[in-house]
Amino acid sequence: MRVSAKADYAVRAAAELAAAEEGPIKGERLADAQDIPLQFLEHILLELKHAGIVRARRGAKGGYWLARPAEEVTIADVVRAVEGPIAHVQSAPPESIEYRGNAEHLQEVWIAVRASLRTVLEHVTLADLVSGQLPSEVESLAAQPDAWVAR
Amino acid sequence: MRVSAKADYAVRAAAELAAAEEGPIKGERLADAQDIPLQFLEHILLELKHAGIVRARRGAKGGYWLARPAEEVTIADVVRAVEGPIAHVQSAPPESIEYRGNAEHLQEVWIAVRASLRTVLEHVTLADLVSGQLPSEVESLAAQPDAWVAR
DNA sequence: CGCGCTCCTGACCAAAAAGGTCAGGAAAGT
DNA sequence: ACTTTCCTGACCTTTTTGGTCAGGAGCGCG
Repeated sequence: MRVSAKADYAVRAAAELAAAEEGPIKGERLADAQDIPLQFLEHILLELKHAGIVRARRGAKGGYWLARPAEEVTIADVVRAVEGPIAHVQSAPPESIEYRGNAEHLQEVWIAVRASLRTVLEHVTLADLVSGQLPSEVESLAAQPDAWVAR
Repeated sequence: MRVSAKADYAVRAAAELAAAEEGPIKGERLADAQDIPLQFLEHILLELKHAGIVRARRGAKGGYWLARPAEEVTIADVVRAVEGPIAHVQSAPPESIEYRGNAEHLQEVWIAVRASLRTVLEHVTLADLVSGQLPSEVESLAAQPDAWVAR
């Protein structure tokens, strides 16, 4: 139930790419801007590339850019590219698990957990993230003061 | 962003305890009912005990029972007892992280993620789980057909 | 063409977490 | 006293996490 450094890095790098309007951006510039270890970041960018989220060119004038417009890339896309499926239980998707006895309805709970994560992660695009204009449902979740205190 | 076997086991065992109305239940019976390795389960039950969720007695007629009524124990309580805080980012609570540059609003997104997890996990009690009567918000999340397909 | 720049890739590594097992001790009941 | 059941710590293997290192491959420019 935690967000890995890798996923956090990936989203931050993607946000930088979404913000840059001109040409390819070098890995080093992304690493500097977001304070991410360069060599680790390049592995992450490679995964994003394989997932079709990012494109790249080598050589002088090379760098990375988004494969699609920032309005069409969600945070869920980025997270899935580096962490795999969201909200798996025991490394299996919740819809495939069979619960017995008094835990029978636990499946619905994990499904609801996944659905609620999706309502946030699949609705915030990189463009939203950069502009700070989050979707209203997400905004209202983050707006309640309660959400900002640890438990 | 995944649910560990330990957390899944913990909730299932807690559900069995919530369902049992008479006296202490032996670890072995819980393990059998939910198909959990006994020795692993006992470690989990110990953690639940230390968290004040479960109580136990040794010897013949011994076993485990809920420290509080099942209506007052949420799934979030159980998950936190064995997995620690929900939705930490890079092992730190999202409200403590400072984001720079174009990722500035990422903090709000992670806060929203945590809030959305809480609306599910903190509102479903063990009594709800056993009876299958989930809170309406959770029910409606799990009801959409979309929630049941993998991505 | 050649050279430098930058991405690309695989190998490697240490530390932590996940998912258990084993052996023994301590309390409760009979 | 003896059995039962929880309690506890030590240990174990495999996977994941969070990186680093070394070299190769493609791109652009003079």
